[in-house]
Amino acid sequence: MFKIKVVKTVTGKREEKKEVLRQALVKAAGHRISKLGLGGLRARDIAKDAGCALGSLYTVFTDIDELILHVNSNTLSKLGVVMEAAARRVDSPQDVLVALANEYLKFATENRNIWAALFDHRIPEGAGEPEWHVAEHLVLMRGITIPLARLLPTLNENQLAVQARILFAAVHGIVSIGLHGHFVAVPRRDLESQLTQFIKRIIVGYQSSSNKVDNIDLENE
Amino acid sequence: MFKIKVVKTVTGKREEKKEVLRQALVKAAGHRISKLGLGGLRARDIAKDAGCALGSLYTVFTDIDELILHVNSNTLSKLGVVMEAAARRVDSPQDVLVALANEYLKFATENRNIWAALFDHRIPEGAGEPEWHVAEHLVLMRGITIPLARLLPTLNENQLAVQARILFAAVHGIVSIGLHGHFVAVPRRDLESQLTQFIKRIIVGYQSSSNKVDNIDLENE
DNA sequence: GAATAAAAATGAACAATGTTCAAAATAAAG
DNA sequence: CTTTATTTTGAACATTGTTCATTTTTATTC
Repeated sequence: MFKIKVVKTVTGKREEKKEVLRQALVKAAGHRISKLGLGGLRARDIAKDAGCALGSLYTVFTDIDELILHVNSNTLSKLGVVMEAAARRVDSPQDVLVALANEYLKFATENRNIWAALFDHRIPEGAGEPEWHVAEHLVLMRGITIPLARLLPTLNENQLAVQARILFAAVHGIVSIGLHGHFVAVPRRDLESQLTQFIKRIIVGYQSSSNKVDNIDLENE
Repeated sequence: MFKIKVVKTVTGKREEKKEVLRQALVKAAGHRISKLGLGGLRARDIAKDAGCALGSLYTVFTDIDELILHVNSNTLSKLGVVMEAAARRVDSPQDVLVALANEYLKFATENRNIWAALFDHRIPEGAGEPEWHVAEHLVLMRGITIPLARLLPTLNENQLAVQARILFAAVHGIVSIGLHGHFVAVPRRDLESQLTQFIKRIIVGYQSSSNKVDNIDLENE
């Protein structure tokens, strides 16, 4: 049993403080978004909430967008946890898909603004979001792929990945438009049962022999 | 004494000019959004493109959001036209639904920014969008309801309306996430066939006797 | 047609907000 | 404790939506 001496600086006060500040800023931004939505976010407010000067924000993040990115990263992490927990509560692949969809609806309903920020946030101009953050969105796929593989045993990995994205996108669309008021919304109390019914229909479609998955080559995407 | 102004303005030059300016502003804003997206819209640019002073914009619209609203109104109108045309090109309700979905994908692909503005635009604070504009979104439903009624003959009008919204939302989600880069996207050339397959599966689900539409009371929404 | 009144167009000024930077404060090293 | 390096600070800057006093245009009256 040896101790590795990682101690170069005895205190390491600088990095420690910076990390504390980073967390405080992400937390403050998260609270603001939760309360007021992405549109209600102000650099000055975040700094005040986090107890630092306006300029300090820019010593930790290059701009507000990067800060929002980290808030979204946290949200995806939380979402991943509840989705995986939901998947574990049932057994059959059918039930898992239904449970995942309803858990997604539940999370979106109970965390409206912070969830909406995941999809409302737009990177300003040229370069898109960093690779690591794009990859984080895959937590939304992971839970879906496993039950899907059991329902569609003839698909290879790439084909499964595509089907998972399509199914997630459909569910996301229903939840998104269901909660947003673009249309006369589906009554909130019906949304859950409609979503369940929708998933069941898709599953029936998967199992229909007259409607097998096309054998399109998806290898080289 | 009071004079009643029984004026019949012979020329009506004022309203005419105002209408011309209104059109010019909407057109200019539309072009900017098409090229640069909602985020690239600047009041000063719009005014310059429309050939008026910055302040004139605010004599026609109360703010930029109202102008965007009118751009979106135009977009919905165009979308409605192509969707109805697409529906008329085929016969069976199955084919109509497939055609509508693919037409929607096509429109979104070919008019990315102006289409995205329909859903990206957020009204700033309290009061939501005006009633007349919310109602315009129903053009997206109209084409769907007719074939759906033939596939689901037991549903009443309200239930059909709900199913149409659910189906549209699912398609919209697939198109939206398919075109956006949140995830490693489904390859664009596969999106159309995936969408077609998806619609066919849903239709199979509709027709499955083991999965009838729940008899939830949807009357009082 | 000229004079007058009403309305609209104008663009400078204002306010809000993201970002930068020279100066002050703080931490690390000697 | 002194010196040096780094960080924090908040005033200043740049951009952008919106307003408003002034100017210009349009309509009405004689």
